[in-house]
Amino acid sequence: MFFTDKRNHPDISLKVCGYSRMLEIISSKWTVLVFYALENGSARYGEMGRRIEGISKKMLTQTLRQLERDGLVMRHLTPTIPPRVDYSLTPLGESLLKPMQELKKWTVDHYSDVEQARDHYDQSAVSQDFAENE
Amino acid sequence: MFFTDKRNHPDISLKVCGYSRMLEIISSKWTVLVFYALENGSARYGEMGRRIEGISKKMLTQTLRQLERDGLVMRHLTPTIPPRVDYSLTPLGESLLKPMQELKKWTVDHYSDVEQARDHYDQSAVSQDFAENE
DNA sequence: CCGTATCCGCCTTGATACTG
DNA sequence: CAGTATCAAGGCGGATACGG
Repeated sequence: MFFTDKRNHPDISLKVCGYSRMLEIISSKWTVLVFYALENGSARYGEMGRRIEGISKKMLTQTLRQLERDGLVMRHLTPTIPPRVDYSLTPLGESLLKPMQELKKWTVDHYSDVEQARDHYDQSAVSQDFAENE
Repeated sequence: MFFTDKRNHPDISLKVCGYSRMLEIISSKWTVLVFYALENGSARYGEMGRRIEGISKKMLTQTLRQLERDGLVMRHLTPTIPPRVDYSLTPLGESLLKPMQELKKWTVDHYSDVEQARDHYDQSAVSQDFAENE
């Protein structure tokens, strides 16, 4: 931690910053994939599990519960045997769609720039390492 | 993992989904706070450390390096003694500002809804627990 | 079919100390 | 001032097994 002196006035805080609150909601890698799976309509539990590469039941359930708790996703149970469960976005969840898609658009437009920057950065790093070992 | 049968066609993947790539860039809690600290202009290393509540030097450096590697932030070193280092957004970083702020706006507008949904969800949970223990 | 419970390894993070 | 090095602790996520 930084506490170089007592007259310390942090004005940027995890608890208040809008960006942080945003991440608090869509933070995890699985959250956005589940969100993505639901953006064109409702889907069943097993269906999502099969569509999302690499997800476990544990993580799928946990992610859905969190989204449900935050009011972004709703769960609809049909109590047949075996049971059938469908998930869909709530109106609140749908209202998040537009800003999320704007950000996705940025990624589509600029991801290659990011990759290029990474290549360049890593390139400089290895040439530096090389220079050190002479 | 889900692999209920072999004819399994996951079409949503961490590596390709735009949302995931987005998170890959702004994933961590510190990333967005550093980004926030820079959105109104450049800032010095120590200054950011003091402004961002709870961040350690290690995390600040690590976050800045990652943002630099991704081409969103640039580092300017003035080699005096002691040295002075300023960080600022690159044009690429600035282009991310608009979509990020849209999402922040959603959070400002709807965070209370999310909190309310959480309260309601937790409320139902405890009444269920109560019912079970009768 | 739709989950929960448990265990366990790894990776991230934070604390601390040191350096040019 | 602006970092780097090291180490320990804890949480997250994966694997696995079981239940309604």
